[in-house]
Amino acid sequence: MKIKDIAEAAGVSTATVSRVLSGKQNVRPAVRDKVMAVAQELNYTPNRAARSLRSRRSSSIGLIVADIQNPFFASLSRAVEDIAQANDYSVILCNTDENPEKEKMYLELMQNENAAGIILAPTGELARNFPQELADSGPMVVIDRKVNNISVDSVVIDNFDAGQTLTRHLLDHGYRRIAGLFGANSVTGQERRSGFEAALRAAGLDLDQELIIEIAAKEVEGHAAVSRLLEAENPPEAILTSSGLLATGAFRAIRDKEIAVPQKIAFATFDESPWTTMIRPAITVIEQPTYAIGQTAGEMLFKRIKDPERPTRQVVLSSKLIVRQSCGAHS
Amino acid sequence: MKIKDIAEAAGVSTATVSRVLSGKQNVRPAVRDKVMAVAQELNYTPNRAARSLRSRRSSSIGLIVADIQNPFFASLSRAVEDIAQANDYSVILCNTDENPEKEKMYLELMQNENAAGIILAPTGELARNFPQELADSGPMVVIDRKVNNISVDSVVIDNFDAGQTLTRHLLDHGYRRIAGLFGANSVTGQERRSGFEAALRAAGLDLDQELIIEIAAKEVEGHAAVSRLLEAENPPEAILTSSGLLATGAFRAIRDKEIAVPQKIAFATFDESPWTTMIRPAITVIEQPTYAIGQTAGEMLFKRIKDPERPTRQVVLSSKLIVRQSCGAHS
DNA sequence: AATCAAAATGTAATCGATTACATTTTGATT
DNA sequence: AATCAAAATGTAATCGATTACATTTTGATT
Repeated sequence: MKIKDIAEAAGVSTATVSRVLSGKQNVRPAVRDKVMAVAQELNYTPNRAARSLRSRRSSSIGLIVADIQNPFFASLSRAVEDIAQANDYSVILCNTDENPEKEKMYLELMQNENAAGIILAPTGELARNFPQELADSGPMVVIDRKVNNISVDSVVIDNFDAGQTLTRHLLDHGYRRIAGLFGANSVTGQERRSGFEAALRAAGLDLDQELIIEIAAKEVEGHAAVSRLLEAENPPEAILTSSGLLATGAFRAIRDKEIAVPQKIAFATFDESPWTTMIRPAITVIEQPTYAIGQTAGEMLFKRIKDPERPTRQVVLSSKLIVRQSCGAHS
Repeated sequence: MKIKDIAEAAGVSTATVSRVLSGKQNVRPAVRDKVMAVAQELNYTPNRAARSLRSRRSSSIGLIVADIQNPFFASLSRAVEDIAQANDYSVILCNTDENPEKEKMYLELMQNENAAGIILAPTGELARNFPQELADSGPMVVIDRKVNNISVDSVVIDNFDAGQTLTRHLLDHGYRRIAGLFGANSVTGQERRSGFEAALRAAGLDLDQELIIEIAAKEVEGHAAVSRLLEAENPPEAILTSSGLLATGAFRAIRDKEIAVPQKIAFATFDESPWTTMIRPAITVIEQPTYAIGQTAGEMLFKRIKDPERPTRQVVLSSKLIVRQSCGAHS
């Protein structure tokens, strides 16, 4: 079933059929209706490869994230797919594992696919050194990680603010020796660390480098770091982690040593996950608007596809402090 | 940069370039090397739309699941993407939300994309009434849900066995009044229920229909059902749930009423998730080999793509009972 | 009715690969 | 050296849509 069949059945040329089906102007209503009816009747569906080849733009968008197994990206991906589907586009999923080479490979793949656009959570390396020409190579929305001095659409959260807010919450409950675990390779982690440090300084505290820990954002690393902290001669009064995976490792280390939370040590983290509400005490967290990030990025991408000339914009979404019992708050 | 450019630069025809690049036989090594070198030098990458259009097969595979936000599917998707990438294919992600209409729409989309193959977690409705012609429409691997009497590749787990094993574990710890919560619309849930019932019967117990609960596999449903059970005049001694979402709801209901686990009520469930190990007592679970399911399905799909004539097979992977403290076991 | 710009429609080229078929080359055998 | 099947390579058609350009139709204006 191809456009030529429709054309013959409707008694018009393939060009007219194409115009009708792609919603172009300049077709008489009678012709339009006839073609539509025939297409419907013959159950026509377009061949996407042919369309893509000729028009030099496919109806796929690329979604490049670190790892779909991370609930943050899973939720975001779901939002992107919902938006894509509403626009009759499909989503090609790519996992970089924070590996710049895989990222490069996928970006090239998107070129070969003539992807209509890309939603990209860049690796730390790329985010720090983002070429303008990549941003200009086609419709693209950068998510999660800020890229500086580059004109590109992006959706991020207020990491600095959130880091500050979460730290201030701990300070407000009287904790002074607060350890912070941050993802070393991510721009996001660094911004959160800045917020953390700003809050401590604003409270008139000196920064203790022993308590500012930068590690790969992995569960084992979080576990190892917190195990070390707890065995130190002067352990911290509170621990803050900048990502869900670090939190899982960190909290397991606390559990392993059977240290009472919040009595002996307070705990707070970025990223909501099922366990933070299931355990007792429930964990105080900064919740990121994961679905909204994906949704916003998807919407921005389609606006960009429709209008490549529109000015680029950076959207900063707010995250939310959810106070529970792990820092000693009563609620 | 297209094949014609390579052909001119290497002094051969486009046909020869195509043969070299697609690894066909019947090219002299000298010519092959020359073409390869030129392609490398010009940094050639193939246009996938053109390839797909002519060869009537794209280098994308479709992955159709209920919801990528479900960790089971996220992990599985990751495996599929890893395998696809190793084979130089890309993955198109589709979420059906268990909605047969969305599923149909995506299956049609895969046709229009000329997808090289499909990995499909069918909705309950489709699984119960799977047309042979769909199975024959192209390379396809069905996952998670068994489809009966149809010749199609599939990867499932031993749901009946697992249901029986988990129930037997509860029986072995002396529980007799055991409630079971099962997903009503899934083949999977029904098989697990059968295992549950078989174990009870084998122990010489009568089935109490009040304690066999079939509901939509959603957190709220699990919460409501367990709340009701706990308020009954004769509450169960143990609760078993057949999916991660039901478990979360069910366990929240137990928490809400502050009932001691396992002293007042024992608890066990299908599906490992972070909270089942983070809470105290940790939860006894049946862990599904999620990554292995995706990996196996991916490998089977590529074998099928390479050899459409190979006999179909059903692979049953084993799930694993992980004993923790929520049923009173000491370990 | 003639005129003519705008609207509608058609013809044929095109996107970049693969592949059917044709032709040339190779190399073993006589 | 002649023969000839097999191997290597080339030519040109093809996949199914979009689109540049050409042509025809429409309908307002004179």
